[in-house]
Amino acid sequence: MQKPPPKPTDATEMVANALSLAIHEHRLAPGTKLGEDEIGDVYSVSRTVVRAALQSLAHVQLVEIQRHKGAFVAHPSPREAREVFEARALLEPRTARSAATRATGRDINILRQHVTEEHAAMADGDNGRAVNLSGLFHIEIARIADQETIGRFIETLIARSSLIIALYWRRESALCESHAHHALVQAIADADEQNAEDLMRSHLVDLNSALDLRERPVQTRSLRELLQQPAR
Amino acid sequence: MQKPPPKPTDATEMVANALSLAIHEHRLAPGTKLGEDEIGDVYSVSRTVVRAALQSLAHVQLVEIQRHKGAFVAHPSPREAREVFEARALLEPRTARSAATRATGRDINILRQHVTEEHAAMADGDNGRAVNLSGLFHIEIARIADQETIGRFIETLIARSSLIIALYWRRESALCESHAHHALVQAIADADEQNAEDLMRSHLVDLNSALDLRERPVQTRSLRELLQQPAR
DNA sequence: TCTGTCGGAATTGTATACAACATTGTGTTC
DNA sequence: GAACACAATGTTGTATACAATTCCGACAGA
Repeated sequence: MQKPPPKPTDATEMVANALSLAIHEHRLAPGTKLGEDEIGDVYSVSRTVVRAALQSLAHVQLVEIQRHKGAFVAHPSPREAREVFEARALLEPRTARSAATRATGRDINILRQHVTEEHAAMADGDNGRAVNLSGLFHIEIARIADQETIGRFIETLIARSSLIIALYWRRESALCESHAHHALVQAIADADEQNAEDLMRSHLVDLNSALDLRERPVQTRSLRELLQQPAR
Repeated sequence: MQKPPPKPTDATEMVANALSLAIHEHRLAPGTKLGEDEIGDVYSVSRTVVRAALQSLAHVQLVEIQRHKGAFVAHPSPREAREVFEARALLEPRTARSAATRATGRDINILRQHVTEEHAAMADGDNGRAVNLSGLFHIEIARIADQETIGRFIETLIARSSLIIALYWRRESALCESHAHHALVQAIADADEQNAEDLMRSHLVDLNSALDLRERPVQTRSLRELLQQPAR
């Protein structure tokens, strides 16, 4: 293993990542109150750090901060959900095309690895993990496309998509993204730009049509029992 | 004037806005060190608030925070500059089209007002203000398009564009955005979607071609004398 | 003069203390 | 019994104190 730098890791970032993962894996449901003291206890850091982490997550709209009220896991409205997928439709097909142009053999391997893991998570019935991995797949494509700026946008869209799926997914609809992803990888591996772009576009359409965008009530839950992440 | 709520204004937000404005108006040059104590003194707030504001600006990449080093006004590389304009080219034409579809008479008035102010700023030779107003024009179009999500992306792109202009603008190139903006307003007022989209696209191309994207050295400057904003 | 090391000063990272505000429960009044 | 007022409690907003790290200049040696 290669870890030349010991670990200049940042407490704020660690907390933000832990919370982000918990949200992505649907262990923290939309609407959950995120008390500062509570989180500070769980991760053994001060409120200063927790606040910074929460603000960071608020910026990517994973949590919503209400002045004097606190932070809550974001609860995207149907309208926001629509907007997120419109934005993805605008950004991701082009990005997939770029990825098809630039992908190296190593990139392809990474993508295949992702698809395999997704498949495994699905087989395990671990839906949270599957959703998270699926998101990472899209982010990986943006990385391959070598578009830092657009890639960041896509990251925030993926994050919010995870919440949207938690809220609006039709349970009767089969969540078999791995097929679409597999086809995408093939197109990228073949450097078939047009195909990659088209596949991504239709993949997003499919995703969108598996949603049932009607209002959902905001339900608040407790928190502590949902964070078993072993406090760093 | 209508101000029913007294002013639930947030100290962090005020500092962030003040700094943001200073950067947009090119009173703070790229690379400038933003010391926490220093800013705290200027605006009479504690470092806690300043830190939150700086992190907020770091999220939109107006400032760059280096661990244990501090915050600096961002200094976009030529590569980042290219990416920013690529992203704008991807997002803004479509947004202009939507704006043409949805704009009301009131919206048109607001846009015309913007163009007039830009013109005035240019006439005064106040370039900083002109750049800032020009950015606000683009943001206003996103607002009219009623695309909150994409609008936010555009906001961050505009912000970075301001830095890019500060760094890479060819001084010999005439900065007459108000003409392009005027034509755009007309297309939007006419609800001519295709024209609005095309005009926006070519406007961005023009902007881009007025840049000289070669490396610039990072020059650090002092700070205090550049912030005459009367400390709230 | 150049180089490298050491120590003090300055700055940032984190924790804690206090102030401001919101919420909730209780008691009083009608 | 319902509605309001108000106090008690808890949570967030801000300031300050302390720890950790970096920066910068002095100084010694080559």
